[in-house]
This record gives sequence, structure tokens and C-alpha cells, in this order.
Amino acid sequence: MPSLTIARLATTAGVGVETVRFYQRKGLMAVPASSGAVRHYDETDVQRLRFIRAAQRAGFSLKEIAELLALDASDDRTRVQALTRTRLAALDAEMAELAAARAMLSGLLTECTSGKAGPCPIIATFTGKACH
Amino acid sequence: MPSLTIARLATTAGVGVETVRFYQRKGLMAVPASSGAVRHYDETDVQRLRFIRAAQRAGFSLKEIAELLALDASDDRTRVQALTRTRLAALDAEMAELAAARAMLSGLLTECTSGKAGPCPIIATFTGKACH
DNA sequence: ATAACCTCCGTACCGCGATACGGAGTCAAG
DNA sequence: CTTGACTCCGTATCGCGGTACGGAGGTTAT
Repeated sequence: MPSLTIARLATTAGVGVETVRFYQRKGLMAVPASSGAVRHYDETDVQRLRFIRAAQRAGFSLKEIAELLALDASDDRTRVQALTRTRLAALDAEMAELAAARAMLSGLLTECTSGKAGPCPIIATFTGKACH
Repeated sequence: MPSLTIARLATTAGVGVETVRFYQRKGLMAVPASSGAVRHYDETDVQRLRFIRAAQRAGFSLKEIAELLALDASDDRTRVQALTRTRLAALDAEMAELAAARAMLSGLLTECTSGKAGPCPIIATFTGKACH
């Protein structure tokens, strides 16, 4: 069993040492009760860090990830599904907002670059002034 | 010219009093140099708050908004366009990330609810374990 | 004119996700 | 057996976008 120091654990999982310690403080990872002064980590710790990063990429917060990690042990699929549905709904809402913002800005950019006279349409839109 | 107190300004623009003061501290709004102890605000201040909120909805940070507000005065369309293009690119990147997360989660949710035996596919994905 | 409310101003705090610092202890190589 | 790199641990700080608190003083309705 490969015994890693915190630095090797961190670099293997692609995070910083301080981040590992931060996750320990947040209860996302246990602090290994090592015999001796220096803690030792193994592959399961690497997996756990990868889990955290994968779940973060899916938009889960650290608090939600803590719950998912707990559910990993207790295999409560119903709860996992509920969290996932909530996350999907939030993702849809965020995407809709971004799409609206994108549509607005790209329209305005086209308008603004087309070189008409008068105030910049982008600024005018934010200002709330009527735009042509 | 309608003279508003800070509370009326805030509620008119749909923000909190403390938020107005926060924006003043951040340099997004000037503190009116009122004669007397109580400051007075007018329609241009309402417009400014609406500008800030509109730009926020488009995903601009307060720092970027401060620059946009400065550009509103100096009418530098080139710079406004540059900021807008940067923001569009960032929006596209964020949308792509959200779309990827959404696709992953919705696939996993379908798989997980289809009631197969074995470990929950959602958890398994984050864990990095092979998923059937 | 007095109660009730508002304003001003500084300062502190919130949640989020980290990141930095510093001193003491530990460990392996030369 | 020292030197240098690493670890441990607590605490502080960061950036973001606010929110809250509290006391002194201004303003408004009755």
C-alpha cells in the first residue's frame, strides 16, 4: 500500500497542500490517525479528492459534496437522486440566465460595431435610455 | 427635480440601503455633496443603480461595471466592445461547462433511477470507480 | 415637543472556496 | 550530525458581493 505524504497526495490529486488541509477542516476528508508525527495517506484519499473535484465540476457546492460523500457510505440512492435533480434544476436556471445575457450582449455588440452614430447601444441599454 | 432619501433611492432601484452605501464605497456611485447633514439623490442616481443591476445580469463584475460606468462618460466604444467580447467569451465558456455538467448528471440520473443493482452510478462516477 | 423613524458613518461580520504565514517538530541524505 | 526540505497546526488574509450593528444626530407626524 503506497503511503503518501500530504504533498504527494495533493500533487497526485491535482490540488494544493493547503486545500487538502482545508477540506479536512471542512469535514470532507478525515485526518488520518497516523502513528507518529507525520500523517500518511493512500489511494483512497486520492480517490476522495478526485471525487470532490469531479463533483465540483458538476456544480455541487462543498456542503453538498460533504453530503454526497456521506451517502457514498450509506448508499441512499433516493437522496442522491434528489440532490442530483436539485442540481440539474439549478444548472438549467443558470444556463437560461447565461443564455439570456449572451443573447443580449451579442446583439448589442453587433449593433455597436455596425458603427451607427449616437450613444453606444451597450451603454445605452444598461443606462436604461431608449435604444433607437 | 425629485429629491430622494437614500431609502427611497434604494427601494426605487430595488436594492437595499446598505447596498447603495456599499457601491459608494466601491466607487460605483458618487456620494452626493449635499448641503446639510442628509444627502439627497435624484433620478440620475436611480439610473446608475439600474445600470449596475442590468450589467450584473449580463455577468459583469462590479469592477468591470465600474469601468463601463467610466466609459459611459468618455464614450470609448472600442473599449466597451472589448469588454463585451471578453464577457461573451467568458459566458460561452461558462455555458459549455454547465452544459457538460448537465449532460453528465442527467445521464447518470436516468441510469440511477432505472433501478439496476450495484453501486449508485452517480456516486460511482465521482468516486472514479468503473461504472459497469 | 416628544415619540418614532430615518440618516450617517465606521466597523464588523457573512458565506464561499481557498491561500498564506510562521514557528516548531520531523525526516532523509550527505 | 547538520542541513535543508517537508509536515503540522493555528491563525490570518484574500476576493467577491454584500449584510448587520450601533450610536449620534436629523426629520416628521401627532
